[in-house]
Amino acid sequence: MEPYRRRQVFLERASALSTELSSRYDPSDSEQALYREWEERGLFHADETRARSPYVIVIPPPNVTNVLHMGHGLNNTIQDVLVRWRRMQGRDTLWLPGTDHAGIATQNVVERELAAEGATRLDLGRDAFVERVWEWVHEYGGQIVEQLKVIGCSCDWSRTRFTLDEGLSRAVREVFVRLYEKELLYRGRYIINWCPRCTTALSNEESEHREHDGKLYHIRYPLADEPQRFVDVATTRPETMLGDTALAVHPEDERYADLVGRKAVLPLVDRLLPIVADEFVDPEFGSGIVKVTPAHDPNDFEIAGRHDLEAIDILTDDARISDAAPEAYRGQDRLEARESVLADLDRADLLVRIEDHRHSIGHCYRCDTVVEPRLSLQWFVRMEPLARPGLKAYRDGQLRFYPERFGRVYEHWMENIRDWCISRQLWWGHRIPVWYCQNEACGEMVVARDDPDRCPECGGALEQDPDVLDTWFSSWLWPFSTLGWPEETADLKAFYPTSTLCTASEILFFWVARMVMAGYEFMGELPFTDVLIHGTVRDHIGRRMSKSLGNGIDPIEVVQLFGADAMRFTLIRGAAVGTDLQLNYEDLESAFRPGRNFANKIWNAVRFALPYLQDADAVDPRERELELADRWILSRFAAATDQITAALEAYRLHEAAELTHAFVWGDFCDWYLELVKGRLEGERGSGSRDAAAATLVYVTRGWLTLLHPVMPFVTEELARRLPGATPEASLVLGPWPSWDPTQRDTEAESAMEALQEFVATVRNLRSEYHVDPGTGVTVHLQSDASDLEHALAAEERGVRRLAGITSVERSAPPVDGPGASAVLRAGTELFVPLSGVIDVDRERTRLETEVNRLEGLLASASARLGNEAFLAKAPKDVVERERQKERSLAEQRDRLIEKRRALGPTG
RNA sequence: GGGGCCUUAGCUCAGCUGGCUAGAGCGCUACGUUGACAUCGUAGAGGUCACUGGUUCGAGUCCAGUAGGCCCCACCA
Repeated sequence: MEPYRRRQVFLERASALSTELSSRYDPSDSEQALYREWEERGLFHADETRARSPYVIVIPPPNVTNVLHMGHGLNNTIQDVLVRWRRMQGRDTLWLPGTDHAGIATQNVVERELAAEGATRLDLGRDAFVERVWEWVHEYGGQIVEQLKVIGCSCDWSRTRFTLDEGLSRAVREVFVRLYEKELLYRGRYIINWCPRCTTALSNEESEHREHDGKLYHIRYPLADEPQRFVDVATTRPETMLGDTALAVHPEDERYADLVGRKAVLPLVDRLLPIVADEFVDPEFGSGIVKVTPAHDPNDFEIAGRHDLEAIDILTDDARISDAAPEAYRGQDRLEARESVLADLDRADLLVRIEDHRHSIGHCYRCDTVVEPRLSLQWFVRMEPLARPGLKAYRDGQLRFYPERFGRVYEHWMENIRDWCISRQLWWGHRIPVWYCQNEACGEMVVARDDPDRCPECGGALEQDPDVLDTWFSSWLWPFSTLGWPEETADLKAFYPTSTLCTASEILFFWVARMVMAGYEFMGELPFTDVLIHGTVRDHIGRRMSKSLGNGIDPIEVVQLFGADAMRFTLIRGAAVGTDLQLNYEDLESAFRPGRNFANKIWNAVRFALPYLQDADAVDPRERELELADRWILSRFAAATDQITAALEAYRLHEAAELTHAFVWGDFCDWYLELVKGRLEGERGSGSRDAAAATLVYVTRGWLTLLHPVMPFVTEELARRLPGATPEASLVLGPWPSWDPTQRDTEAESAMEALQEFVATVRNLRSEYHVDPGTGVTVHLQSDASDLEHALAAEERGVRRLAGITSVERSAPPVDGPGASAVLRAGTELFVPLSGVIDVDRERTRLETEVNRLEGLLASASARLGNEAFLAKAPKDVVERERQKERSLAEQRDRLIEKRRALGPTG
């Protein structure tokens, strides 16, 4: 029969069988309803009045402008797994959600909207613009919150926060004032990173450096007192020469010793430039002479400070040449100006040469525009004192990173911390709480918690600083501002400090390190003890997922296609601690199919078992007379519980997912369910059936629980149908199974191992017979599984694998043949189907290859056993294992040689 | 210029304290209408664990170096 036809026949048969539950699990049937129910019942709500052993996570607040992408999907699934697991363990768990106002990003979105209408924010004016942004936020913002629910996140939504909320705004202002009072805040004129597109200052962290193939231009400047002599300088940004105010050489550079103290003439501008000596200059680089542009280069600014040089800002806010430059260039864009300057220099024969030069250039992290280092009056936070306790906490081991290596990255950054530029020339954000007296004679500056009416000094009118604060200036307070600080709330008392902070490595500096600093400064305590850093979601060729590349995968689409559980399982299993996760956006199937198939597998496993079970089976299986298979699965379950719990403790979530999958599919479905099928058919009241049923209920409920943090929906859906389930019970509330070492049953485990080997051997009998399709062999068993271990002990090796088999004969399949359960019954027959005609030539080759392989392994095992040092130093059990290995290898080899001989010579 | 990471099956990756006849998922081959599941089952092919040295009774695992890839930080014009 052709494959497609065969499949059709199968499906027809399948649909003819009417069953209560569909044989395909359809996540869309239940996910949303379950979520709504959990939420309505308040299962995610944290009670601040009884938080005795709290487990707390604050969400890394996504930008209000965001829609969910796979990065969020991964980040939040990880948090949800941790939170659900701890909640099931009985910890008083809070996962606090919220969003970030995201100054630049949000302002940009609304500005783009305005641009489409042909307007700018300047047309609207400040108040109307801010009003407009709020409207946008109310209408479109926070979509992401709803999307988090779709993927199953068990946040306490009653505590949702927004960084521009009244409470959080109060926290921001309190912090600003406190820092100012402690002189950890200052206003000053320094070189900052300026984004000419966003027309605002950026912090160092917001300027992303990338390598560029640029040019290095060598220009010559004539000396003032010796116009026929020139000095060569090199620059990558020739237009900045318009702002040069000096030249510098190294103090010990003998070549130029005679130049120091003299003056050069700045071409195109005709300004006189003093030539100074400064340690900063590297005599090895270029000509060894540097042009000094204090307003547009941080080093030059430093030099200027040391030599009392003027700083001339030759740019406007949008990076055009300002009025400080000669008229010819004014109004030109910086790149346009670069061309004109070069052309003019060339015309004057002052452009010596141009060479290729690779160097890195800063880009705005929001709009990717090349940032301009620029002298500007801004507010800064003095970071060094704030960093000290955070550094100590890490070194003392109170603050732990998973994986550990990120601790070193954190340490390095904290050690070399630089002051933080916090003012932004934007309208959307927390307005800086500083007022300047408009009375020039007074000039008072007021920094206040509450808006002042008039100048406390002179009673004059006040004007508030027009700038807003860096978005991260509210984010760094997140772990306590969300709990009500600066009020001493019950929440703050109950839930601070938090437990685990879970994020991608990108915002280690932006956010994580600064939260530690704020935690110590304002709460006197660490904001969290564990930092879990996960990888980035990339596409199949390693690129970061992004809208602009078009390689993004929409998690909501994935949920619709495969279900939230499938997505969560795939993400968790794919993301080993600290490694990136690759997903193929062109073939969603291959990425998410395993997760969906797993959900379907467990759905069908439980669907199969349910009709055999009744409420009376919801008893502790140890009250029943357990058979080998029952003891075995209970023991395996105990082992799985132990391993999975340990993996979660160590934040090895991928391992926990993998272990659960292996237990459910490999142990439970493949073996236990198969072994128990026959027994379930038995009469209620029969010891064997009751033991099987009780074990089945217990173990199924158990692994549904273990799987619930990763796949909350199917597991809950199924757990509710198990005997003994009550309407108010929910896996959400646990309890998490506890690991009981007495449940390990090594006797049962080793007997089952033997049984599994035995079954494999029986199956292998197939290769010893050449039969027609549709026939097979029938194996007559003399012992059942519980006898097997005795049989094995009695038999010497050699016959071991066939222990329990009295005879094997060729036969047609029985009309109504027993399943694999027959293996366990003494005196029954097991029909082993054979899979068609065996290709004898192929079989010969296979056997020969196999024998060769075994010879090789045997040689190395023997060599080891012949090694005196090995015998002397290796642990006893290792040596013993090695001996066994040698024996069984020899045994296998001999058997295969025998088989090979039986097949006759090649031909 | 500093710091960190990676290189294991055709693909994506596990492999924690050295004991491994190196695993998983996908893909591939063969067979299968077995009353849970074809979103499945059974069997199988496929790997000098990048390379070179070292430590060790024993190295995918530890150390050093080489080659290739990635990331972060940094003011060399």
